[in-house]
Amino acid sequence: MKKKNTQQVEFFREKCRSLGLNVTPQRMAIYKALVGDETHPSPDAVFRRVRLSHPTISHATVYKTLDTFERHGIISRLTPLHESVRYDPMTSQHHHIVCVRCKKVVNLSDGELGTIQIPAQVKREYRVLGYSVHFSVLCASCKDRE
Amino acid sequence: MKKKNTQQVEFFREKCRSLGLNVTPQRMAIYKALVGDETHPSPDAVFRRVRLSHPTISHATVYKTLDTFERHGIISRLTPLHESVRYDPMTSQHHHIVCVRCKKVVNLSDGELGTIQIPAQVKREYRVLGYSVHFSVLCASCKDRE
DNA sequence: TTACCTGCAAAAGGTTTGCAGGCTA
DNA sequence: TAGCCTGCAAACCTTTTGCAGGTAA
Repeated sequence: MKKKNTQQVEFFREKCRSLGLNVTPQRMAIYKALVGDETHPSPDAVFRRVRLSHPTISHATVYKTLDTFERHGIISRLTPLHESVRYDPMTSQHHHIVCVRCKKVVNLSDGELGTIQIPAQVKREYRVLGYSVHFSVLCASCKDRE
Repeated sequence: MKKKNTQQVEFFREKCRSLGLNVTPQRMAIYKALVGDETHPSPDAVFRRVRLSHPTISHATVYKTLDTFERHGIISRLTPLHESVRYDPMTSQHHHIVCVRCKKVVNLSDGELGTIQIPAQVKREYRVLGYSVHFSVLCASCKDRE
């Protein structure tokens, strides 16, 4: 346990070094909080957790740090289309092609993708209402602009 | 074209009738705006579009109506976890099991699901960076509470 | 020492709510 | 007519921004 913790710390230091990021106590605390959290936390959840060991941390630092981590690939975002809620008039099962840069979304009909085998363990543990595949892409125009 | 429009109107009237929803000019306008929109619009985008033909409509009505439509299954939401941004410390490709009721999210490792064949047309048109499958479920405790 | 990072406070969106008046069925 | 729906305005909540001071390298 102790050893695992040390490994995490070293991993993070090395990662920051290679990315040119300063290692600050706040960043370290936020990183540790994330690694130990299976709940896919919101920024505020991270804030509340980090504050236990680091009472003077601010929301702004948490937001900025999470953003920095994400831009450098240290963590990922569960909610890539967060700018606002978005709706789809299609209610039957289908899939989405999302441009990570301009956030355009295109539907892909269910039939165009083979059937996905839902793992038995998932079926056993949950009532599965449906699934959809989300492709992260660069669209034609964003690809050109890179 | 004219005929298709009439069909939409009738379909919507019937849908509302069967759900016990009043058919109002605002709801009709919002429904029409959605059906004609492939861009997966935000509430504000719907608002701006509807306002062209219905200048006195309010944001509140648009928000309430979209929510009503979604709760009755007339449209679907692209962003089920919109309450706030959420992060995941895992950056390698994996999938998500999301409880539609309590919004808990559990990871499913990539290997536990067979390989998905990315349609050739998608590969041709986009630079595909990755994909993830999103299972909409009721978790054990939410299932019991239904 | 220098550039980067933090924390505060204020501002900026996006979304929700309460309520009075209006409309559908 | 009764209950549902709309529009306004204010409140709310999450997230971003600017800036002055502090810290890592």
